[in-house]
Amino acid sequence: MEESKSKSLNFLEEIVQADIAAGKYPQGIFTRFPPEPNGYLHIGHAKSICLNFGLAQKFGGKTNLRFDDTNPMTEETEYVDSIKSDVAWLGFEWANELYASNYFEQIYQFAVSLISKGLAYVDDSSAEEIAALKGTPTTPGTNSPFRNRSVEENLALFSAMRNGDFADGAKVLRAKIDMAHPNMHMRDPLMYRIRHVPHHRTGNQWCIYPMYDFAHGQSDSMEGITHSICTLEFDVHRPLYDWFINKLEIFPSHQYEFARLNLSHTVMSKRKLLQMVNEKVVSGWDDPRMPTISALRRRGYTAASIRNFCERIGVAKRDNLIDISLLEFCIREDLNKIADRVMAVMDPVKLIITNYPEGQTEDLLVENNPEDPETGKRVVPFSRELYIEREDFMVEPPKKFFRLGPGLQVRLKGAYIITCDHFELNTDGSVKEIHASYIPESKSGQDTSGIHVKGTIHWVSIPHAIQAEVRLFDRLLIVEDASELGDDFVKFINPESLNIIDNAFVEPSLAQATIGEAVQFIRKGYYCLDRDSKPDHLVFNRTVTLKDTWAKEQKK
RNA sequence: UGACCUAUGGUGUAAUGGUAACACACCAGUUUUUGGUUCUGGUUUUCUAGGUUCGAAUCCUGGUAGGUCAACCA
Repeated sequence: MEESKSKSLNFLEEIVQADIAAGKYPQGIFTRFPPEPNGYLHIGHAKSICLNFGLAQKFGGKTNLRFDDTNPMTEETEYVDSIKSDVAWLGFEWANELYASNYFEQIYQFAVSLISKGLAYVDDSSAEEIAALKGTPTTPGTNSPFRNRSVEENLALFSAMRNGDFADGAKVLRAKIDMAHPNMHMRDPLMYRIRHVPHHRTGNQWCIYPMYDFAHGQSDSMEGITHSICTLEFDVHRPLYDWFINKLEIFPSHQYEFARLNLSHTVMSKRKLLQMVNEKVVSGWDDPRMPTISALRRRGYTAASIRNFCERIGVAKRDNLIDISLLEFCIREDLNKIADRVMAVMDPVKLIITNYPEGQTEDLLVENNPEDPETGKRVVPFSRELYIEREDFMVEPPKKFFRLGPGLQVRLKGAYIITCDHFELNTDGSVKEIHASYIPESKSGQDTSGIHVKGTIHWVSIPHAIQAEVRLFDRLLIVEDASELGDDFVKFINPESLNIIDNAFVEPSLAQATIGEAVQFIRKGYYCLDRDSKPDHLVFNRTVTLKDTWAKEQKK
């Protein structure tokens, strides 16, 4: 009969589908991801990447990676490299690696062509004069005194600009459109400026550089981009985008705009991210608290979880503020399926199994992942002296506390049921050690004791445990929406966003952990080995906690 | 005192003139050798005023609210 109902399309997919149905692009559609190489990619870029590549994948097209490198003042090869590795890590393959700077000669010729048609002119006005004559959104602008230069003079001047005859700022090339246009971008926009600055790819070959508006659409057109997708703030540029393409009579790429991603409890603007790096509020662009792709990767986020997140947030044209809990959900969902379970104690307190023989060690077999029995089991050593989590013992446990306390029973995960017999305190009143007895017939997997306990806690064997550093990360900001915050947003950084624990103990199997590989510390969260780790000093990053309904219960 | 964009539960996104749905979050229960997971159920929605229509979240008009635009940035 009918094929199963497909998921509804977002507005961009609908546009593409309609274009294809209309037979507009028999060669297939083409999209592009066009970052300026002046910073690191963040989760907002991931949305754009997933969109551009996803659209092409879905409709049998291709996607270019194009660096929008028209401003040599801010761009560096370092950023080019990080951007390429981030896009590749996210799992996308670009059809071509391209640079707007590849097209400088062609774009120059486009400019010459517009001058020849009387549609562009060289203006000697200063930046201030141009701004003053531009008017405001509510008052029309005024024509520049240089607006009516002859084609010949403009051609000669523009050529001289290219030759380096003029100083920076002495002249610009402008499109001749309409200084009274209600859209500010149509009031004789700048096409070229003089910049005696070496470019990271073209070196000193050029001293004039095209502006965004005279490079982006032209690059799209030259590449045969059918759907040029950008964020909402470029909406007002679209008439200009179309005007240039139309006057140049080149391939008609079309621009479409979507609302960029805003995430709660973090900042996304390049300026603010850079500020945090410069002020050393964070350790760098890949500090695991940052929303950059490289930071998320280091923190333990998987590419699949980020792709899934981008899929779930949807695409539309209204401003949004996505709750970061959705991102957290996506990484938990993924890691729950693939992360092996291991045991680690963050805040150790000693537990002595008084009826377990001194010096005896037992190799227990514990499942790696109950979600995936295929992952098998591993050996976990058990002995008389263990560490358990300090918070898993209470001298005076309240009702519904399914853990350890005087006289209470719990199961040690993968081992035995124990009964707490007594405990000793330090002089400061804190618990020094806990004494318990184990029930030999209750061994995990072959339990004949008939005892049923409500709680299971994790543990590590003291003689076998490895001491480790654990970095607990939490949300960057204590406020949901950072959009209203100014430069003082650093005052709202969550003091708990980084909490370093240097006295954690992990089970010995973790000696084999590899950097970035995800594990679940049972009952605690998902973690991965940080690149700062050394064989004699393991460092783990907390990617995300497990959901903790007990913590919620306690807050009541 | 301009042009343009947008308006659906707490947060996002669907519904393409015909029963307002899905996910996250939240709440309750289920399952569980992780207070994790699973499964089930629940709370909460069309900015406003008119109009067109048998019928409007959807189309039209006005209003209101939010956003974008006045870099030799992208």
